[in-house]
Amino acid sequence: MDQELFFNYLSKFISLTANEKKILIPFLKYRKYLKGQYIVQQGDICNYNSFVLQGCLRTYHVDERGHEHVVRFAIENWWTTDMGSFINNTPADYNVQCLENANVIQFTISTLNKIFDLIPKFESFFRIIIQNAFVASEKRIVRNFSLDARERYLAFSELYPQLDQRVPQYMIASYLGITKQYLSEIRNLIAHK
Amino acid sequence: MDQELFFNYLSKFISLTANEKKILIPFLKYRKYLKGQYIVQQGDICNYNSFVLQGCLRTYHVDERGHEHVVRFAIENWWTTDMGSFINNTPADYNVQCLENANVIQFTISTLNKIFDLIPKFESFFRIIIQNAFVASEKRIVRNFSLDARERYLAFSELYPQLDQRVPQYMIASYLGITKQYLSEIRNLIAHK
DNA sequence: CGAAAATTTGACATGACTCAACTGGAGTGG
DNA sequence: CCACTCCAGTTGAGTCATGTCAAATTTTCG
Repeated sequence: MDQELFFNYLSKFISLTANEKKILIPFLKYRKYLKGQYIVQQGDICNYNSFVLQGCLRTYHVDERGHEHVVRFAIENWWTTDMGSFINNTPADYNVQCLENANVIQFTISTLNKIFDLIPKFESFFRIIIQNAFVASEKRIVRNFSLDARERYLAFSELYPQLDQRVPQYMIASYLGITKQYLSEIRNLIAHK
Repeated sequence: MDQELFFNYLSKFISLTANEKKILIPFLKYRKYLKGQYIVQQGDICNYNSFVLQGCLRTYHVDERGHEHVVRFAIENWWTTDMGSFINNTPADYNVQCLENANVIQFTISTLNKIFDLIPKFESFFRIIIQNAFVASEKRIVRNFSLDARERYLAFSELYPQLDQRVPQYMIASYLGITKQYLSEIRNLIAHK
């Protein structure tokens, strides 16, 4: 079931042979988390890159002032990890927390490297999704500079309508780089425009 | 000479055999640009991913209000392109402009795909540098939210001391997401602190 | 039902922007 | 070598978007 979900997702990027699938299967480690649990906490080493089968997660950083900054959300068919920590085996900059009960497939860096070795196509696939993530991240930087708070919120709702529903408002405010109070004001303004 | 520079750079990430180098060489296309010239302009297709041998470039987006937003700089040993346009063959979101006379090696997407096929290690290398770029980009998003303008400027000067010298101040202001006037005020404040 | 979490509301504060004018090179051409 | 222009940087007055703080209200959920 879950396995099918994963292979179905993969097939949108690369076509694996029956044999390649057979190779891949033993590497897939399934894991469940409860709402509120952390996959990794800031300061720890992030040992997993997680593919989300089911659930909703956020990745956030707490700065010296104690303010939270949501960097990213992840839902079904997204990957999430603290990439820097995961690759370099360094302390994580981010917390990755489940906002709902979650169901994921997890890869360690050594697993992933083994897979890359055995199935070069899989490394292609990874390169491509990271390219996409990078492009999206730079677009977000530009949006943060070129749009005001109201426009950013509207762009967000349009870009991720699913998230707008599933995620507490104060986390969306944090993702947009504004306070929860101001987002509340903005939503009020939009509703009664 | 230039070739040595490039292989020397590559060797920091992957070790190529003599044969692999021989395969790679015919794919390397050298090109010079003059100060002020564009490698790609917003709206055009970006055909090249460019490795900078010599020079300084900026990547920026012009929004509907006509405001410029610098997304990235590139100097020696950096890669630069409009990644989205380059991969997907879609109109570029960004202008890539030379701030000095520049000397680059350029790869088209089909060249790159051929190289990936012939030398899988090269695709690994690419995956890794894009991972790094992605990590850096998300860190920048957090900095933009957690630091005020003065702190962002100080962080920038520390992170890229070379750039602080080589790039006009108003482009740094744009990179930091503030006006040139306000950066001027900040610098004045720092100097006479 | 009751407590904790999320959201809203309002008064006030401020970081950063806008607009406009001015200064000071760095060419350029006569 | 002077006059002119262009571009980058500076300065200052007034304004605005968004933040802070504090309290009230609503929602969620054990």
